[in-house]
Amino acid sequence: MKRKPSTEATAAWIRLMRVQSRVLNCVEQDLKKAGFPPLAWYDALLELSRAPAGELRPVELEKQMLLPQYSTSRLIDRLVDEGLAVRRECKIDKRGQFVEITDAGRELQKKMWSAYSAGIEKHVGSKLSDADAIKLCGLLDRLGCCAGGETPSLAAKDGAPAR
Amino acid sequence: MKRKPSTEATAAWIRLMRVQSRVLNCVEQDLKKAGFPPLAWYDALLELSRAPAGELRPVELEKQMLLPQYSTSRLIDRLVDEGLAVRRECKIDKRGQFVEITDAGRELQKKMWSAYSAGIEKHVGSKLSDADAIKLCGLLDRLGCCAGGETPSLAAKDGAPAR
DNA sequence: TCAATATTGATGCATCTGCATTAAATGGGC
DNA sequence: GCCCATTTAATGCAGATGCATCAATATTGA
Repeated sequence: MKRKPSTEATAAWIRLMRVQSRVLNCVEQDLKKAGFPPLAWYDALLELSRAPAGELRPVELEKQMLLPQYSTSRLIDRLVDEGLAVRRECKIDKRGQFVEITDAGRELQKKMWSAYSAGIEKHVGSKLSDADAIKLCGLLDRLGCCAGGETPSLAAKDGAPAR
Repeated sequence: MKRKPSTEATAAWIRLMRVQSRVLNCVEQDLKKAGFPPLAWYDALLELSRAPAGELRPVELEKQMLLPQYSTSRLIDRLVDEGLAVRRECKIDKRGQFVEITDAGRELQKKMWSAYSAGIEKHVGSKLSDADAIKLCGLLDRLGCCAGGETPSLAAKDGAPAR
Protein backbone atom coordinates (compact mmCIF):
# COMPACT_ATOMS: atom_id res chain seq x y z
CA MET A 1 0.00 0.00 0.00
CA LYS A 2 2.96 2.29 -0.55
CA ARG A 3 3.38 5.04 -3.08
CA LYS A 4 -0.33 5.40 -3.56
CA PRO A 5 -0.86 9.02 -4.54
CA SER A 6 1.31 10.47 -7.26
CA THR A 7 3.72 13.22 -6.27
CA GLU A 8 1.57 15.56 -8.30
CA ALA A 9 -1.58 14.71 -6.39
CA THR A 10 0.24 15.04 -3.12
CA ALA A 11 1.64 18.40 -4.10
CA ALA A 12 -1.85 19.55 -5.05
CA TRP A 13 -3.18 18.40 -1.70
CA ILE A 14 -0.51 20.32 0.16
CA ARG A 15 -1.13 23.47 -1.80
CA LEU A 16 -4.83 23.19 -1.30
CA MET A 17 -4.42 22.96 2.45
CA ARG A 18 -1.79 25.62 2.85
CA VAL A 19 -3.10 28.17 0.43
CA GLN A 20 -6.63 27.95 1.69
CA SER A 21 -5.52 28.28 5.25
CA ARG A 22 -3.43 31.32 4.47
CA VAL A 23 -5.94 33.06 2.30
CA LEU A 24 -8.77 32.41 4.71
CA ASN A 25 -6.65 33.74 7.52
CA CYS A 26 -5.88 36.89 5.64
CA VAL A 27 -9.48 37.58 4.81
CA GLU A 28 -10.70 36.78 8.32
CA GLN A 29 -8.03 39.00 9.75
CA ASP A 30 -8.94 41.91 7.51
CA LEU A 31 -12.53 41.50 8.51
CA LYS A 32 -11.68 41.41 12.17
CA LYS A 33 -9.48 44.46 11.89
CA ALA A 34 -12.41 46.27 10.34
CA GLY A 35 -14.35 45.42 13.48
CA PHE A 36 -16.59 42.75 12.02
CA PRO A 37 -17.62 39.36 13.36
CA PRO A 38 -16.32 36.12 11.84
CA LEU A 39 -17.06 34.99 8.33
CA ALA A 40 -19.42 32.31 9.55
CA TRP A 41 -21.79 34.99 10.75
CA TYR A 42 -21.72 36.57 7.34
CA ASP A 43 -22.48 33.29 5.66
CA ALA A 44 -25.42 32.65 7.89
CA LEU A 45 -26.80 36.14 7.41
CA LEU A 46 -26.39 35.83 3.68
CA GLU A 47 -28.22 32.54 3.52
CA LEU A 48 -31.01 33.94 5.62
CA SER A 49 -31.29 37.14 3.64
CA ARG A 50 -31.56 35.15 0.45
CA ALA A 51 -34.17 32.77 1.72
CA PRO A 52 -37.77 33.31 0.62
CA ALA A 53 -39.04 35.27 3.60
CA GLY A 54 -35.71 35.97 5.19
CA GLU A 55 -36.13 32.84 7.21
CA LEU A 56 -34.88 29.28 7.22
CA ARG A 57 -35.13 26.20 9.35
CA PRO A 58 -31.90 25.56 11.22
CA VAL A 59 -31.66 22.31 9.35
CA GLU A 60 -31.60 24.13 6.03
CA LEU A 61 -29.00 26.55 7.22
CA GLU A 62 -26.94 23.67 8.42
CA LYS A 63 -27.00 22.07 5.00
CA GLN A 64 -26.16 25.27 3.19
CA MET A 65 -23.24 25.97 5.44
CA LEU A 66 -21.85 22.46 5.69
CA LEU A 67 -21.79 22.82 9.45
CA PRO A 68 -22.55 20.26 12.12
CA GLN A 69 -25.94 20.54 13.76
CA TYR A 70 -24.76 21.71 17.16
CA SER A 71 -22.54 24.26 15.54
CA THR A 72 -25.46 25.75 13.67
CA SER A 73 -27.52 25.76 16.80
CA ARG A 74 -24.91 27.77 18.63
CA LEU A 75 -24.26 30.11 15.75
CA ILE A 76 -27.96 30.93 15.77
CA ASP A 77 -27.76 31.55 19.50
CA ARG A 78 -25.11 34.16 18.91
CA LEU A 79 -26.94 35.83 16.05
CA VAL A 80 -30.04 36.02 18.19
CA ASP A 81 -28.08 37.36 21.15
CA GLU A 82 -26.82 40.15 18.94
CA GLY A 83 -30.23 40.92 17.55
CA LEU A 84 -29.27 39.90 14.04
CA ALA A 85 -31.88 37.17 13.84
CA VAL A 86 -34.89 35.92 15.74
CA ARG A 87 -36.26 32.46 16.37
CA ARG A 88 -39.85 31.94 15.32
CA GLU A 89 -41.94 28.97 16.13
CA CYS A 90 -42.77 26.66 13.29
CA LYS A 91 -46.47 25.90 13.24
CA ILE A 92 -46.32 23.04 10.86
CA ASP A 93 -43.65 21.18 12.78
CA LYS A 94 -43.53 21.81 16.46
CA ARG A 95 -40.13 20.30 16.94
CA GLY A 96 -38.67 22.84 14.65
CA GLN A 97 -38.50 26.56 14.29
CA PHE A 98 -37.70 29.24 11.81
CA VAL A 99 -34.83 31.61 12.08
CA GLU A 100 -35.54 34.97 10.58
CA ILE A 101 -33.04 37.67 9.82
CA THR A 102 -33.73 41.08 11.33
CA ASP A 103 -33.19 44.47 9.75
CA ALA A 104 -30.03 44.82 11.78
CA GLY A 105 -28.95 41.47 10.38
CA ARG A 106 -29.53 42.55 6.81
CA GLU A 107 -27.70 45.73 7.42
CA LEU A 108 -24.69 44.03 8.92
CA GLN A 109 -24.59 41.57 6.06
CA LYS A 110 -24.40 44.41 3.58
CA LYS A 111 -21.76 46.27 5.53
CA MET A 112 -19.69 43.16 5.87
CA TRP A 113 -19.85 42.54 2.17
CA SER A 114 -17.88 45.70 1.46
CA ALA A 115 -15.06 44.57 3.67
CA TYR A 116 -15.38 40.96 2.65
CA SER A 117 -15.41 41.64 -1.07
CA ALA A 118 -12.41 43.88 -0.66
CA GLY A 119 -10.65 40.98 1.01
CA ILE A 120 -11.54 38.60 -1.79
CA GLU A 121 -10.25 41.06 -4.34
CA LYS A 122 -7.08 41.70 -2.42
CA HIS A 123 -6.21 38.11 -1.69
CA VAL A 124 -7.65 36.31 -4.69
CA GLY A 125 -8.94 38.56 -7.45
CA SER A 126 -5.83 40.61 -7.77
CA LYS A 127 -3.64 37.55 -8.15
CA LEU A 128 -5.57 35.71 -10.81
CA SER A 129 -6.95 36.65 -14.19
CA ASP A 130 -10.62 35.88 -14.67
CA ALA A 131 -9.68 33.13 -17.05
CA ASP A 132 -7.42 31.55 -14.48
CA ALA A 133 -10.05 31.91 -11.81
CA ILE A 134 -12.38 29.92 -14.02
CA LYS A 135 -9.75 27.26 -14.54
CA LEU A 136 -9.20 27.08 -10.82
CA CYS A 137 -12.92 26.67 -10.24
CA GLY A 138 -13.07 23.87 -12.73
CA LEU A 139 -10.24 21.98 -11.15
CA LEU A 140 -11.52 22.44 -7.63
CA ASP A 141 -14.99 21.37 -8.63
CA ARG A 142 -13.64 18.02 -9.59
CA LEU A 143 -12.67 17.39 -6.02
CA GLY A 144 -16.23 18.10 -5.07
CA CYS A 145 -17.65 15.26 -3.19
CA CYS A 146 -17.31 12.43 -0.77
CA ALA A 147 -19.72 12.96 2.09
CA GLY A 148 -23.16 14.37 1.54
CA GLY A 149 -22.07 16.06 -1.61
CA GLU A 150 -24.28 19.01 -2.37
CA THR A 151 -23.37 21.31 -5.22
CA PRO A 152 -24.03 24.83 -4.01
CA SER A 153 -25.17 27.40 -6.50
CA LEU A 154 -22.48 28.66 -8.75
CA ALA A 155 -22.61 32.41 -8.84
CA ALA A 156 -22.84 34.78 -5.93
CA LYS A 157 -24.68 37.77 -7.20
CA ASP A 158 -24.44 39.88 -4.14
CA GLY A 159 -22.25 38.38 -1.56
CA ALA A 160 -20.35 35.19 -1.42
CA PRO A 161 -21.10 32.23 0.78
CA ALA A 162 -17.83 30.93 2.01
CA ARG A 163 -16.50 27.76 3.52
CA MET B 1 -16.34 50.35 -3.26
CA LYS B 2 -18.92 48.03 -4.76
CA ARG B 3 -18.41 45.25 -7.27
CA LYS B 4 -14.80 44.89 -6.41
CA PRO B 5 -13.95 41.27 -7.11
CA SER B 6 -15.04 39.76 -10.38
CA THR B 7 -17.64 37.03 -10.25
CA GLU B 8 -14.93 34.67 -11.37
CA ALA B 9 -12.63 35.54 -8.52
CA THR B 10 -15.47 35.26 -6.07
CA ALA B 11 -16.45 31.88 -7.41
CA ALA B 12 -12.86 30.73 -7.10
CA TRP B 13 -12.77 31.93 -3.51
CA ILE B 14 -15.91 30.04 -2.65
CA ARG B 15 -14.66 26.85 -4.23
CA LEU B 16 -11.37 27.15 -2.50
CA MET B 17 -13.05 27.44 0.89
CA ARG B 18 -15.67 24.78 0.39
CA VAL B 19 -13.61 22.20 -1.40
CA GLN B 20 -10.73 22.45 1.00
CA SER B 21 -13.00 22.15 3.97
CA ARG B 22 -14.69 19.10 2.56
CA VAL B 23 -11.60 17.34 1.43
CA LEU B 24 -9.77 18.04 4.65
CA ASN B 25 -12.72 16.75 6.58
CA CYS B 26 -12.81 13.56 4.60
CA VAL B 27 -9.15 12.87 5.06
CA GLU B 28 -9.21 13.72 8.76
CA GLN B 29 -12.23 11.52 9.22
CA ASP B 30 -10.61 8.59 7.47
CA LEU B 31 -7.59 9.03 9.64
CA LYS B 32 -9.63 9.16 12.79
CA LYS B 33 -11.61 6.10 11.81
CA ALA B 34 -8.34 4.28 11.40
CA GLY B 35 -7.59 5.17 15.01
CA PHE B 36 -4.98 7.83 14.38
CA PRO B 37 -4.45 11.24 15.93
CA PRO B 38 -5.12 14.44 14.00
CA LEU B 39 -3.21 15.51 10.95
CA ALA B 40 -1.40 18.22 12.85
CA TRP B 41 0.39 15.57 14.83
CA TYR B 42 1.50 13.91 11.63
CA ASP B 43 2.81 17.16 10.27
CA ALA B 44 4.80 17.85 13.36
CA LEU B 45 6.23 14.35 13.45
CA LEU B 46 7.13 14.58 9.80
CA GLU B 47 8.93 17.88 10.22
CA LEU B 48 10.81 16.51 13.17
CA SER B 49 11.73 13.28 11.45
CA ARG B 50 13.11 15.20 8.52
CA ALA B 51 15.14 17.59 10.58
CA PRO B 52 18.91 17.04 10.79
CA ALA B 53 19.06 15.13 14.07
CA GLY B 54 15.38 14.49 14.41
CA GLU B 55 15.09 17.64 16.41
CA LEU B 56 13.96 21.21 15.93
CA ARG B 57 13.47 24.33 17.92
CA PRO B 58 9.81 24.99 18.60
CA VAL B 59 10.26 28.21 16.69
CA GLU B 60 11.31 26.32 13.60
CA LEU B 61 8.44 23.93 13.85
CA GLU B 62 6.12 26.83 14.21
CA LYS B 63 7.36 28.38 11.00
CA GLN B 64 7.16 25.14 9.08
CA MET B 65 3.64 24.48 10.20
CA LEU B 66 2.30 28.02 9.91
CA LEU B 67 0.93 27.70 13.40
CA PRO B 68 0.75 30.32 16.13
CA GLN B 69 3.34 30.09 18.85
CA TYR B 70 1.06 28.95 21.65
CA SER B 71 -0.46 26.38 19.40
CA THR B 72 2.90 24.86 18.69
CA SER B 73 3.77 24.90 22.34
CA ARG B 74 0.67 22.92 23.19
CA LEU B 75 1.03 20.53 20.29
CA ILE B 76 4.49 19.71 21.58
CA ASP B 77 3.01 19.15 25.04
CA ARG B 78 0.71 16.53 23.62
CA LEU B 79 3.39 14.82 21.59
CA VAL B 80 5.57 14.66 24.66
CA ASP B 81 2.70 13.37 26.79
CA GLU B 82 2.25 10.54 24.32
CA GLY B 83 5.93 9.75 24.23
CA LEU B 84 6.25 10.71 20.59
CA ALA B 85 8.78 13.41 21.27
CA VAL B 86 10.96 14.69 24.06
CA ARG B 87 12.07 18.16 25.05
CA ARG B 88 15.79 18.67 25.28
CA GLU B 89 17.51 21.65 26.71
CA CYS B 90 19.27 23.92 24.28
CA LYS B 91 22.76 24.67 25.50
CA ILE B 92 23.48 27.50 23.16
CA ASP B 93 20.31 29.40 24.01
CA LYS B 94 18.96 28.82 27.45
CA ARG B 95 15.59 30.34 26.72
CA GLY B 96 14.98 27.77 24.12
CA GLN B 97 14.93 24.04 23.75
CA PHE B 98 15.02 21.32 21.20
CA VAL B 99 12.20 18.95 20.49
CA GLU B 100 13.36 15.56 19.41
CA ILE B 101 11.25 12.86 17.88
CA THR B 102 11.35 9.48 19.59
CA ASP B 103 11.36 6.05 17.98
CA ALA B 104 7.71 5.74 18.80
CA GLY B 105 7.19 9.06 17.06
CA ARG B 106 8.95 7.93 13.92
CA GLU B 107 7.00 4.74 13.92
CA LEU B 108 3.68 6.49 14.27
CA GLN B 109 4.58 8.89 11.51
CA LYS B 110 5.24 6.01 9.17
CA LYS B 111 2.08 4.19 10.10
CA MET B 112 0.03 7.31 9.66
CA TRP B 113 1.45 7.86 6.24
CA SER B 114 -0.16 4.70 4.94
CA ALA B 115 -3.57 5.86 6.00
CA TYR B 116 -2.90 9.45 5.11
CA SER B 117 -1.57 8.70 1.65
CA ALA B 118 -4.54 6.48 1.02
CA GLY B 119 -6.76 9.41 1.93
CA ILE B 120 -4.96 11.75 -0.42
CA GLU B 121 -5.28 9.26 -3.21
CA LYS B 122 -8.94 8.65 -2.52
CA HIS B 123 -10.00 12.24 -2.17
CA VAL B 124 -7.60 14.00 -4.51
CA GLY B 125 -5.43 11.72 -6.62
CA SER B 126 -8.26 9.65 -7.99
CA LYS B 127 -10.16 12.71 -9.13
CA LEU B 128 -7.41 14.50 -10.98
CA SER B 129 -4.95 13.52 -13.68
CA ASP B 130 -1.35 14.28 -12.87
CA ALA B 131 -1.40 17.01 -15.47
CA ASP B 132 -4.39 18.61 -13.85
CA ALA B 133 -2.86 18.30 -10.43
CA ILE B 134 0.10 20.26 -11.74
CA LYS B 135 -2.18 22.92 -13.16
CA LEU B 136 -3.98 23.15 -9.86
CA CYS B 137 -0.69 23.56 -8.04
CA GLY B 138 0.32 26.33 -10.37
CA LEU B 139 -2.88 28.24 -9.88
CA LEU B 140 -2.88 27.81 -6.13
CA ASP B 141 0.72 28.89 -5.89
CA ARG B 142 -0.21 32.23 -7.33
CA LEU B 143 -2.35 32.90 -4.32
CA GLY B 144 0.67 32.20 -2.22
CA CYS B 145 1.32 35.00 0.08
CA CYS B 146 0.21 37.92 2.12
CA ALA B 147 1.47 37.46 5.62
CA GLY B 148 4.88 36.05 6.35
CA GLY B 149 4.95 34.25 3.04
CA GLU B 150 7.24 31.29 3.16
CA THR B 151 7.41 28.97 0.21
CA PRO B 152 7.61 25.46 1.58
CA SER B 153 9.53 22.87 -0.35
CA LEU B 154 7.76 21.55 -3.36
CA ALA B 155 7.92 17.81 -3.33
CA ALA B 156 7.13 15.50 -0.49
CA LYS B 157 9.26 12.49 -0.98
CA ASP B 158 7.98 10.42 1.84
CA GLY B 159 5.03 11.94 3.49
CA ALA B 160 3.25 15.16 2.93
CA PRO B 161 3.21 18.14 5.20
CA ALA B 162 -0.28 19.50 5.21
CA ARG B 163 -2.01 22.69 6.14
C1' DT C 1 -54.29 3.12 17.14
C1' DC C 2 -50.02 2.26 18.99
C1' DA C 3 -45.21 1.13 19.19
C1' DA C 4 -40.91 1.56 16.97
C1' DT C 5 -38.00 4.63 14.44
C1' DA C 6 -36.45 9.00 12.64
C1' DT C 7 -35.95 13.92 12.70
C1' DT C 8 -35.23 18.35 14.89
C1' DG C 9 -32.90 21.11 17.97
C1' DA C 10 -30.50 22.01 22.59
C1' DT C 11 -26.99 21.08 25.97
C1' DG C 12 -23.28 19.07 29.46
C1' DC C 13 -18.78 18.06 29.30
C1' DA C 14 -14.14 17.65 27.89
C1' DT C 15 -10.99 19.48 24.86
C1' DC C 16 -9.08 22.95 21.87
C1' DT C 17 -8.22 27.71 20.39
C1' DG C 18 -7.19 32.63 20.52
C1' DC C 19 -5.63 36.39 23.06
C1' DA C 20 -3.04 38.61 26.28
C1' DT C 21 0.38 38.31 29.58
C1' DT C 22 4.28 36.50 31.91
C1' DA C 23 9.05 34.90 32.72
C1' DA C 24 13.48 33.99 31.29
C1' DA C 25 17.28 34.73 28.33
C1' DT C 26 19.66 37.18 24.62
C1' DG C 27 21.68 40.99 22.12
C1' DG C 28 22.68 45.80 21.08
C1' DG C 29 23.92 50.41 22.19
C1' DC C 30 26.28 53.28 25.09
C1' DG D 1 28.95 46.44 32.67
C1' DC D 2 24.15 47.96 32.41
C1' DC D 3 19.75 49.09 30.64
C1' DC D 4 16.31 48.22 27.26
C1' DA D 5 14.20 46.16 23.35
C1' DT D 6 13.72 41.52 21.34
C1' DT D 7 13.28 36.67 21.10
C1' DT D 8 11.70 32.30 23.01
C1' DA D 9 8.43 29.60 25.28
C1' DA D 10 4.54 28.78 28.70
C1' DT D 11 0.04 29.72 30.67
C1' DG D 12 -4.59 31.70 32.65
C1' DC D 13 -8.74 32.65 30.96
C1' DA D 14 -12.68 33.23 28.02
C1' DG D 15 -14.84 31.50 24.30
C1' DA D 16 -15.40 27.90 20.57
C1' DT D 17 -15.74 23.04 19.06
C1' DG D 18 -16.63 18.06 18.96
C1' DC D 19 -19.01 14.34 20.91
C1' DA D 20 -22.60 12.12 22.98
C1' DT D 21 -27.01 12.46 24.68
C1' DC D 22 -31.54 14.18 25.64
C1' DA D 23 -36.27 15.78 24.99
C1' DA D 24 -39.85 16.68 22.00
C1' DT D 25 -42.31 15.87 18.02
C1' DA D 26 -43.17 13.39 13.45
C1' DT D 27 -43.53 9.55 10.62
C1' DT D 28 -43.95 4.87 9.47
C1' DG D 29 -45.99 0.56 9.47
C1' DA D 30 -48.27 -3.33 11.58
